[in-house]
Amino acid sequence: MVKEKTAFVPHDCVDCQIRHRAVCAKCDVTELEQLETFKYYRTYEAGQTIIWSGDRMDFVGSVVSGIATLTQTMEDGRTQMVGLLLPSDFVGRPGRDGAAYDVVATTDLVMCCFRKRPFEKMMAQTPHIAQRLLEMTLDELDAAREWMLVLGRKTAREKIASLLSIIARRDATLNLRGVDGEMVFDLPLTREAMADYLGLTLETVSRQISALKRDGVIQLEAKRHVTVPDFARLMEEAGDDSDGGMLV
Amino acid sequence: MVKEKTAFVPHDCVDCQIRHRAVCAKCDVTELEQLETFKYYRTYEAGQTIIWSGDRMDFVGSVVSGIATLTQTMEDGRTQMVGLLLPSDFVGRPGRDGAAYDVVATTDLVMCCFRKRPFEKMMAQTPHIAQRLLEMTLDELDAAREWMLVLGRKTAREKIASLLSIIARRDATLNLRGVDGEMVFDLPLTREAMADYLGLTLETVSRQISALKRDGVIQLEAKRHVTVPDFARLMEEAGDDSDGGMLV
DNA sequence: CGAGCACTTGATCGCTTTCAATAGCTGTGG
DNA sequence: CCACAGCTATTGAAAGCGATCAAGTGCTCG
Repeated sequence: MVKEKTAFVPHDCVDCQIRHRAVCAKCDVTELEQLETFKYYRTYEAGQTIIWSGDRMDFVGSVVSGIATLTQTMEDGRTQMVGLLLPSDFVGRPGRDGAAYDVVATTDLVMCCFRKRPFEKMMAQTPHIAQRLLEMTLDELDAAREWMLVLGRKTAREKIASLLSIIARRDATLNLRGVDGEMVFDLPLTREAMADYLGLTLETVSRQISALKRDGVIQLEAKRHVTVPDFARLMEEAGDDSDGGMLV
Repeated sequence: MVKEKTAFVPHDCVDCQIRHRAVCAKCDVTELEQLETFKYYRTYEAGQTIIWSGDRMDFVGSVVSGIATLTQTMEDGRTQMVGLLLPSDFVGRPGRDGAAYDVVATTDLVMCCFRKRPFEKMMAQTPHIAQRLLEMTLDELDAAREWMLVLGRKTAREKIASLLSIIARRDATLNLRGVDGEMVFDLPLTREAMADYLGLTLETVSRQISALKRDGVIQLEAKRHVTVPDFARLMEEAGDDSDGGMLV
């Protein structure tokens, strides 16, 4: 993983890298200025818990860089990941005080936070924010439902292939590459985190990754660096037919 | 199930039974009048498909009475239910033309439909609608995530208990009863539909229902009429500890 | 009375889990 | 420099849970 600390540069909204995708995407300059009056940045290290389920939330915010996970835990310790937070994704729920899930940084991470009360107040008066948040929430709902199909009906092999294809696709769009032919990326999750996402055990994840490697669907270097020689083949293994779907 | 057709009485919004919970909940009288200019009702019979995945949608709307399911299907026929639509729930996604899921009426059903274009146009100008839709979407997202835990990490027995507790709870709130002591309700789903919801086979559903009955967690009459003598016991079987959560 | 449907129950199979041992890597301290 | 702890990941063997295949029941409707 990254050795040196992520450089942390607080910045103006107008220079912001996630500006066009985040909750503020539709805001005009005046609205951005208003947001900046109650905005601040926070950094987290890989492995750090950002929010504990049940905690009182005094902010909402956007992931600026890095990756975080949203997980639920049962009393006996079984855990299920229910979301993967990537740059531009929104954290927190306006109108609710308590956090519903644990949020954990899996890489070093920078969050753009807004104090909750002012944000809620502004949202009530600023359609641009509510509209964008609605779009984002609808997208997340679609992603959650796609994931319900994965969890409920796919085999372990298909689950792994599904996860790899999501990560590959996301990586391609973030880096403005196409989704065809060979794709190369790093897994941002441990085997255990993948297992929590997929409703499997880490041993099964390991076995199925080995199997996909053995069958030539993927190539692996150093456990985390993946090459997909033929993306269509991977999609096939995921049980999806070339067709879209499977958002993150 | 119901033999005679559901009486269909088109009505004014002011008399509407779901008015305080549906997407129009925050609308004032003027806004309701505007909605009525592009509103119409449709009825569906039990078993009828309301929307096919991939279809072009020319309306959005609210379930007025009856129950519908939202399902996804893989090419090989495996299906996963991704949502249960109850009275006041919203159908369709503003801003998207194609339907993402199959919507099927499991009972006779009445829908309050809005022509899509006028609805979208009005939503852009009416914060009350967008605000309410955001609230509803956030609730659905929470429900979907709760369900991911059920699908990914619970045993067959826990899955059944989870589903029963959700239905019991919903039934209690709809009929303004409390969530304690004995609860009685009818299952609105076939064993197969339950299996599709829970990521199981219908045989496993049947076996686990029999097991819960044998163990005294539930009583059954006529396959669909359920009595829960002790709701806390059911929650325990679901792996939830008395605690809230588990929305529909 | 027989067809069709929803459901139940039994027997067996196989995938995923569980338990367990091992490998590889990194950082620490003698 | 090497030994060792701690972590991630792999792999093997055995067990268990849910799926699959297969009857059979009870009910409704024509």
